[in-house]
Amino acid sequence: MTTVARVVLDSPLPQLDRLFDYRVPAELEDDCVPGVRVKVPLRTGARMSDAYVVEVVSEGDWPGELSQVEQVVSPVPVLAPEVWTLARAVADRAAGVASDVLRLAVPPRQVRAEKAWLARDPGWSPPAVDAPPVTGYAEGVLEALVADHGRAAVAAVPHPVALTPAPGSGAAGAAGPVVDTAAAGSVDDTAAVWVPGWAATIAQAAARAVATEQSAVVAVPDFRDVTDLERALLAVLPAERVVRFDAKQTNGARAKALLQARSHAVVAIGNRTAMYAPATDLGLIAVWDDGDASFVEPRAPYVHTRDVALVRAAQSGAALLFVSHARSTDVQRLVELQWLDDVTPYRVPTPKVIPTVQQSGAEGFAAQARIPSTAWRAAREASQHGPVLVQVASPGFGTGLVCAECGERAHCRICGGPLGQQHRGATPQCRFCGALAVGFRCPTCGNGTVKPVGQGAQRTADELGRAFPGTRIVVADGSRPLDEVPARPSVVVATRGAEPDVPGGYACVLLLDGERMLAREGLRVQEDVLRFWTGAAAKGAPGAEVYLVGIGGKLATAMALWRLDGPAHDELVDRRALHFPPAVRVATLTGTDEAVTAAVEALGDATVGDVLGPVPVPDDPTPGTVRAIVRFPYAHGAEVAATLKAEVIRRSSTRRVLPGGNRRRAAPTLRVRLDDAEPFTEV
DNA sequence: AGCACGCCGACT
DNA sequence: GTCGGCGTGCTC
Repeated sequence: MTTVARVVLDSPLPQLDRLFDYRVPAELEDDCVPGVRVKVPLRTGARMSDAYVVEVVSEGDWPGELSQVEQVVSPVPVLAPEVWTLARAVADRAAGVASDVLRLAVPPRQVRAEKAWLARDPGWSPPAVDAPPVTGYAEGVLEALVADHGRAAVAAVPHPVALTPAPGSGAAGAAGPVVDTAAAGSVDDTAAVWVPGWAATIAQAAARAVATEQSAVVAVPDFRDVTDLERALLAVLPAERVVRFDAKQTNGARAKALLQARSHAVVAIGNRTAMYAPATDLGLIAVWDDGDASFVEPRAPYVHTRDVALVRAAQSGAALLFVSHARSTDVQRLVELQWLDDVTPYRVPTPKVIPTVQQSGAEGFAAQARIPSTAWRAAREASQHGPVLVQVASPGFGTGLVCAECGERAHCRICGGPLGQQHRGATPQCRFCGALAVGFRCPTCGNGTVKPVGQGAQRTADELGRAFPGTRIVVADGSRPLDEVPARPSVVVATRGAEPDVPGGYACVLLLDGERMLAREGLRVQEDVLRFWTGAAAKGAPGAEVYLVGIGGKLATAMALWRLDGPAHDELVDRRALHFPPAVRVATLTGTDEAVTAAVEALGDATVGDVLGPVPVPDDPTPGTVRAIVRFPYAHGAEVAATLKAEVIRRSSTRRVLPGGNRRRAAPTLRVRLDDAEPFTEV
C-alpha cells in the first residue's frame, strides 16, 4: 500500500491551482502530515516547488505514475485544515488562486518559532475562564447570539467604557466585575481600563466564546484599533487567551502567534490577515467598522475582509458580528435580506449631536471657520473642565476656494463642481469638469477675489490658540500621531481618524470640516463622512454635546437621532436603482480586446446582468489594453467566477510571447478582478 | 514559470 | 533527407 500526499503548490499560476498527488517515501511518513511544508519535484526532477500537504491518503486519484515528496521542510503543520478550506473558497469566490490567499494567511517560515512550538508541553492548557455579561445591550441578546452562533449587524456603544479587570485577567489590577460607566456612576479609576465602547462589546462577546472553549477571530481596520481591542480583551481574559496579529510585527512574532492560535481556544485579533487566523473550534467572527477602506486587500485576489468573514462564517457556522457606528451599505444589504439581525444598544446615552448651519454675526476665527456662536460658547465652556475635541479634515482633503469676502464656497458655473487653483493667483478651475472660471464673481456677494481654504490641523490649532488664550492646545494628525490625552482641560485639534482617546471621553466635540469632506466626489463619500463623524462623536463622554458645523439635511438628522442605518438604507436604494455594487456584483476584465471579448462571450447566460465596455484603458503600460465591467446578480457568483477562472487558465497557458517575435515577457492577456467597486466610485 | 513536444522553412 | 524555429500544452 502506498501513502499519497495531496499537496497545494506554492505557485501563483492559475493552471497549477489544484491538488497534486505525490508518493510519500517510508522515511518521510512520520513527518509528512497535513499542514506541513514540503518540497516536491515538478515536471522535471531537478526543479523543486514548495508546497503544503493538504491531506494524506492511501490511494490518490491520479491514475499516472507518481513522483515522490522530496523533503518535509519542517514537521510543524503551519496550514490548518480550516484555513486551507477557507483559502480555497475565498479564491474560488474571487476567481483567484488559492496559493495567493495562502500567502496572506501563512507567514514565511520562521525556524525559531517552530522550535519553540515543538518544545512546548502539549499537555498544558490554560485554566478555564469565566465570561462577564455583555454590557450596553438588552440583557442576554448578544450572549445568545454568540451561544447560538447567530449573525448580526451591531450598532456600537457610542462612548468610552471602563472595564475593571477581573481576577486572572491579562491586566494586572484589582478584582471586580466589569462595569459600564453609563450604568454605574462611580468607577474605581485606579483599576479601570478605558476603552472605546465597540472594543468593550467585542471583548465581552469574545470572552463568551472562550468561556465555552471556543475561539474567536476579530478584524479591525488599523493598528490603533488593534491596540484598543487588545487592552479591552486583556481586561476580561488572561493574556494567554489573546493572540495579536498586526502589520508592524516581525515575521517571527507572526509565526509564533500563528502557532499559538492553534494550541487552545483564543481570541485572534488584528488587521486584514487576522481573518485567516488558524483559530481552532471557532465560535465567533467579528469585524469592527467594516466600511473602512483599510479592509480592501491590496494583494491578489483582492478579497475584502468582510467577504472573508462571510465565507468563514458560512464554513465554520460560527457567530458573526459586524460592529460599527455608521452602517456600511454592504451590511445594510445583508440586514435587509434578513441574513443579519439588527442589534442596537439598550438604555445607553447617545451623543447629543447638534447640527448647526453657519450663521452670520460671529467674529474673528469663529467667523472664518464658520463656527456658530452656540458651538463656540459650548466649546469654550467645556474646555474649562475637560478636553474638547475639534475634528478637521486632513490637509489636502479637498482643498478648494472660497470667496475672500463672504467665505462662500466657489463653485463652477457650468457643472457646480468645486473650484481649485493650480497655484496662487492662477485662474480658478473646476476640479470636476476642468472649465476655467474666468472673471469669477461670488454669486452671494458679488466679490471677485477668492482665497484658498483647506488648512490642516496645525493652522486650525494656531488660530484656536489665539481664540482660547491660556488653554492647552494639542494637535494630532498623520505626522504627529497621539494615542491618548489626559482628561484635563485642553483643546485637541485632530484630523479625521487621528483623534486621540481620552479616559472617560471628551467634554465636547466640534466637527468642523464636514462640508469640505462631503464636497469630495465619489460613491462612498456619505458613508465615509458618517464614519468620520460618528468615530469622533463616540470619543465624547456619555451624552456629550457634539456640534456638527455647517451641515443640515438628512445626514444631520441621522446624526442628531443617532439612527445611522437610515442613510445606509437610502444609499442602498440609490445603488439598486443604478445597478451599482453592492446591489449587484461586478467583475472587471482587463486585457487584450480579443481575450476580454472572448471572456464576456464565455460568460454568456451566466450574467443576466449587463456588460459595460470594453473600453480602452488609456494609461495602461501595454497599448491596446481594454477593460470591460460585467454586472451580475449574487446568485450567479459561483458560476461567473468559475467561468472567468477557466478563461484565465486558458489564456495563461497560451500566447505568452508578444506577437512579432518580441521575446520580451508579455502582460497576461486576461486579468480578472471581482467586486472592485473602484470604477463606480468616480461617478 | 519552465520545459518538452511537434509541425513547417532553410540547410549540409 | 534533418536541424531548429517557435507556437502549444503540461506539470502529480
